[in-house]
Amino acid sequence: MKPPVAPIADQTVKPMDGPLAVSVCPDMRVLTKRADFVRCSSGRRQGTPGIHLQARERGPDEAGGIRVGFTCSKKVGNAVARNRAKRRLREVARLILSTHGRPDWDYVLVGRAEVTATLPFTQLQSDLIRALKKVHG
RNA sequence: GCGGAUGGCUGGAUGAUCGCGGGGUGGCAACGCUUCGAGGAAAGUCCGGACUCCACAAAGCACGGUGCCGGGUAACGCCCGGCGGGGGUAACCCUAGGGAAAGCGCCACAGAGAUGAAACUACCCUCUACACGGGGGAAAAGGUGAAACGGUGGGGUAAGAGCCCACCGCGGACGUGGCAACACGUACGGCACGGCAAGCCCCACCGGGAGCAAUGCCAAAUAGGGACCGCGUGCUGCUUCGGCGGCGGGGAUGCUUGACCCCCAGCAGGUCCGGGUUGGCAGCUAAAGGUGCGUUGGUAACAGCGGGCCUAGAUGAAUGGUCAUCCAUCCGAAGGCAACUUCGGGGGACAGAAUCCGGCUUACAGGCCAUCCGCGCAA
RNA sequence: GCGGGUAUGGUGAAAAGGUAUCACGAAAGCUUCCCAAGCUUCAGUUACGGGUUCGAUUCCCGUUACCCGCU
Repeated sequence: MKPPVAPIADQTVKPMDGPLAVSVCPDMRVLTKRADFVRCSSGRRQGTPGIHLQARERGPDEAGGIRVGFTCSKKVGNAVARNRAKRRLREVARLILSTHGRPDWDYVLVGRAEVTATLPFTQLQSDLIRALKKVHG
């Protein structure tokens, strides 16, 4: 993470915090601040069998691009189950969000106990697409 | 072959494709190339250290821990060897295992009686009124209990009793072996020694406190505050007027004494509250390193030497997603006496580094190896 | 991550080695024409597994769950 001192021509858009989530999609960033997660949790929500999605559209004064965060609480299971669920969520986000996500939105993907780590991967993908449609529309 | 005991190893493999974190390197940059990337328990955080900061002359007290003996180790509550006790036909396993004649305390209920001794039933003797009463003897039998004042057998006696004897047990003494725990032996004592110290305690030994969210640096931002505590403001000598010395006072992260040291008027210090930040870098991964090989010493743990191989460093936290084939394994169907073969389906133990290391404990599908014991069969 | 603590009926608490107690609540019954009040009854593997002890909620060890502090 670089300190925010790099010279940027357009000063109206502040540089974003957070590393690049996916190299092929340079506009996607990972949420790291607890405050961002809390704000998303009070935004639009959509539950599916495999994924629980929270999302919100940011204001114009905030940074651009797609931002995404991942949450797996202790309810999901032990450390192995949590890590596994988080990895699958990250993979789903990488494949789906670059085409179906909208810029200037924050997304938080929440893992669910048992199912997120065990469901077929194709179903996770379709779940996320359906949840995104509901949240956007 | 069956049933066990002990020690150790392993913990799916290969490939395709899309990705992730660290290091190196090229490039102004975008990015490219290259290399490395979870465990035996990474877990629980139960011990011991390293390291960092704070405190620290030392002693005593308190508190906590350890607890047969000897050794290993940086250290340990760990490991090795030995001893005592218990279990098993055996291999082997289990064992917080110092002190109960230093003291205090507890032992409910039941029972006559719970460590001071005592006597309910029953026993024996005796008195009389010859009894269901009185007096005495005795502590073997009954009963109670977790535990009943040595046990078994014989002698002895009115009945009995370590009253006497033998054996066992106990005790201190002596001798022998052993570094020691302890073992063996000898004669003696003659019951005087109940249990609990994971009750207080005694004895021996060990331990300063906090922890990588420690700690240090940089940047940014707000405030430049409030409350409380502490308060010694002293006497005196020398003086080059800067200070120095003596007495006295204050200051110690469990408490007390307290050497040395610091301070004694500077409005600084300490504590709490309030306010701001929740960034970056270092610490941060090669060390009492691990492992297997040879060799030397040692019964062993382990230690020394030589050379080989391996060793991740994230921070909303990388080490993965998807697919295919094989492998281990399970279920169903068909064929077959069976071994097994074919087809279809399920399905991969426990579990994820977070400062590091040595242990312990707990979890763990299945597979493999070595040594040993018992039984059966064969030779 | 590092450090510390707790666990007892449904809830909140006692018990200091010797039969698990109290309050509130729930349910059932008695009482009453009905309700309230009152009385009676009911329900515990003392979180789980071992050990010490004659005997453990209590003492010791391990496991699990929950809670708290530290940037």
